[in-house]
Amino acid sequence: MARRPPTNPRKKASQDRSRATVDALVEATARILVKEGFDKASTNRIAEKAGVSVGSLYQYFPCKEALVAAVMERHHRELMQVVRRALAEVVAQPMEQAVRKLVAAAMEAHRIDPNLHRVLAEQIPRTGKLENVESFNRETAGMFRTYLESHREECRAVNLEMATFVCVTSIEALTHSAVLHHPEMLSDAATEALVDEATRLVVRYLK
Amino acid sequence: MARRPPTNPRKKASQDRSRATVDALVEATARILVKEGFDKASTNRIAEKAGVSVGSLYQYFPCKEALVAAVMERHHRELMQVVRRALAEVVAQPMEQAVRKLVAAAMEAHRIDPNLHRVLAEQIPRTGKLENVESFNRETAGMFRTYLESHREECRAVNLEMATFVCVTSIEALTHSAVLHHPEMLSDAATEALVDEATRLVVRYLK
Amino acid sequence: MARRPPTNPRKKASQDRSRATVDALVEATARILVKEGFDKASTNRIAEKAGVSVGSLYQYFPCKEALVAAVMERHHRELMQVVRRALAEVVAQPMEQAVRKLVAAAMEAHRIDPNLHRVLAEQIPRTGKLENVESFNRETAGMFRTYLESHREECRAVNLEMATFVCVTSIEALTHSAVLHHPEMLSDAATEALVDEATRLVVRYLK
Amino acid sequence: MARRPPTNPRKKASQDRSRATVDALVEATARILVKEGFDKASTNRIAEKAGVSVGSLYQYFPCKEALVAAVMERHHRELMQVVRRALAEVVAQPMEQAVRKLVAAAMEAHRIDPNLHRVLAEQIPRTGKLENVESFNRETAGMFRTYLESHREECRAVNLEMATFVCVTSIEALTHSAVLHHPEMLSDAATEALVDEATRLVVRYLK
DNA sequence: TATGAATGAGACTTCATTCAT
DNA sequence: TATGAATGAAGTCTCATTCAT
Repeated sequence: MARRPPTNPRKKASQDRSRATVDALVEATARILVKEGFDKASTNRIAEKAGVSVGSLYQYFPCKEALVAAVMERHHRELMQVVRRALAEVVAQPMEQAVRKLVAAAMEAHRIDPNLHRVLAEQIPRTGKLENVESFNRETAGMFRTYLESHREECRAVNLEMATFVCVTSIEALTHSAVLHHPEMLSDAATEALVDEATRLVVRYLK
Repeated sequence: MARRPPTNPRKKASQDRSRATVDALVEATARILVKEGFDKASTNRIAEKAGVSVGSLYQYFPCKEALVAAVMERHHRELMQVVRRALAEVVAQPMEQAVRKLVAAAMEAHRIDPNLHRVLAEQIPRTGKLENVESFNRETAGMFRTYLESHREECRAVNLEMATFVCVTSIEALTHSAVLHHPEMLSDAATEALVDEATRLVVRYLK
Repeated sequence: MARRPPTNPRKKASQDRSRATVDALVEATARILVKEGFDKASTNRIAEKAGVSVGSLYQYFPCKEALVAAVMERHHRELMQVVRRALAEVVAQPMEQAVRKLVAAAMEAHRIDPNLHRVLAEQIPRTGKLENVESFNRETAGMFRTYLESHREECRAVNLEMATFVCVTSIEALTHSAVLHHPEMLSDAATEALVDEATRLVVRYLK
Repeated sequence: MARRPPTNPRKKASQDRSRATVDALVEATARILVKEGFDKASTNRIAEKAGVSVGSLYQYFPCKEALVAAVMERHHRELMQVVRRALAEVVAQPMEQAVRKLVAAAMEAHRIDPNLHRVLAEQIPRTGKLENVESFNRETAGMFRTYLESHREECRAVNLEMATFVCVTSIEALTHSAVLHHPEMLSDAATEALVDEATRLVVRYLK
């Protein structure tokens, strides 16, 4: 946005290096969280795994929490990509088709990195800035509500806020629980069945 | 059974004392978890808040986790009482009435001690004791499934396992989320509306 | 020594009981020391194993150290019995025969309770009153010296103090090390060979 | 080998610092063991005395035992230097001369740091690290045995294993006991007398 | 800017000893 | 006199963070 000298190799190199360091740290954090859990994810360990010194870690992240937050952010960005793409795709589709697509997208999102998802959901102390599960849910809810608004004619008269809450919460819970706690639901057939059921749940509720 | 020798003062006194100490510790743990979170719940702090010495804490609990586990157990016992009572009451009732009652019971259960529930739900898996949550869910699911089995004629043909999963997961998620993340849904009117919606969601799904 | 009422059943009973309790505590301490080592021998554990309460333990022993001291004393009393008996037996015997007997007695003494002996020798922090290995050695040395004095004609001219030191120290070290660190020397044949060698060592030194 | 790049300041500086820290810790441990005994040698106290933080202590030593083990190793290295040098010197000498030298070396070794030696001998087995003592003894015994083998013609026919055990155990016990328990034997004259006696003991035994 | 040694508060846990009953 | 619940100082070890090089 601001004008940057198109080439400033030194600076660029150093920016690239910074970027690479940051990425390595975030990735190392994610991998340690998954493989060993939050309690084993010490800053020294993270730095070591990322191949940098603790000192460097603190050059890029003010505290441990910031690292974990970065991991969550990255993960949520990936989730949201899937969800947003799905919502964009279905915006003009009739309800049944749309809901089915959205449920499938929710499954897909949860399967991006289920183990990381589980750790983030289960092990991270939700203090301070780590509350952005909320924001993720809020954004999803907002988009879903927009869909409902523009398809109001397919629904019974209904409190939109409430309907959004019911649908989004249910879809999230079903797909989350299926992916994280019911490995038997991850076969193609079982997944398809689950999508059928969740779709039926939501569609019949809305109609 | 009724008449016990009215004085066994030594043993009795000491039993009472022990019991009081244990209760104080569990209660202190719960209160600290709620007010300050898992990370602040150190054994010294718990003992202090309970008004006993750390030594006493370790006389009754082998480690910190055992204390948290005791809190969970107590909380789950209370939840289960509500849930069990509701299911017993509902066993012979038609589906709509039954589901409404069960949803209401789920709300009631979550309102027993919402803040404790939140901490236990969000921060406790870190102790690896989430089996308790699991077992709680399994028991609830089992009972719900039993209800469905005996009311099969009110349902469409359906995979019982799947139907149970969908209903229990949805009800739990909706009531949990409402109580913990949507204070605006805790007014009587809003709660009633939510119960209506959740009931509709489940009943229409099942029929 | 002092005149005691020949029968005072109450007192007697209680004295017997006291005695039994003390014995039980000392025995429990010894057994725990052997089976689990000094660090595991907590006063609560000892009391429990002895079948009394900690409170009672402290009625008979002012501190943990006193208990361990009692164990050592008892063990040393047993050792000394063997050593004293042997010395009494050899007092009039010629040197070779006498030394052989004394070495054998030293072996016998170390075999009374080798594991306890090992713990007492290796694991007990030698602070304060627990230094009575020394006194044990001093007493043994005194008696051996007496023997040498009365058999001076069988020896070369020699500093008696020094000769006693050399002989007693060597015999103790050889038998101690054999019993505790060289299990292969505990067969009858090996023991006999060791006794032969130790006897030769001492006798040729003295002559 | 000789010429190293004279400046590798970063690494070198930090290596020196590390090394200094480690040395300070080992030295502090030794000094506390000597002056206050094993039980007072807490990690905090050691760190304090070494002028570093506990954290640093645990950067270099994984647990308290490792510190004590390092002290033992250092002490044993010093002992072994003396013993090895003496044995090397003596390898071609006739028995009487050789044994005298070895006894004197044993005295010298025990006098390096007698108080430390006492603590290590008396209190350390508690750490289960007495293998070090064992290995020290084994090495000494092995070397002595080698000497005996190559001087077999000066000995009576004898079981070499047994003879080694008898000689090494006796010399060790006599010098150990003299240095640690008999301060009156530390004058030059008394020491000389003791060496005479120990030499006589061993030589007459072997011949 | 990078390094990694150093820091030190604070967590968990044990156990000799006391004292109300 | 016996009991055993309670005490709390003290010990071991961890880890987020800092700072000299």
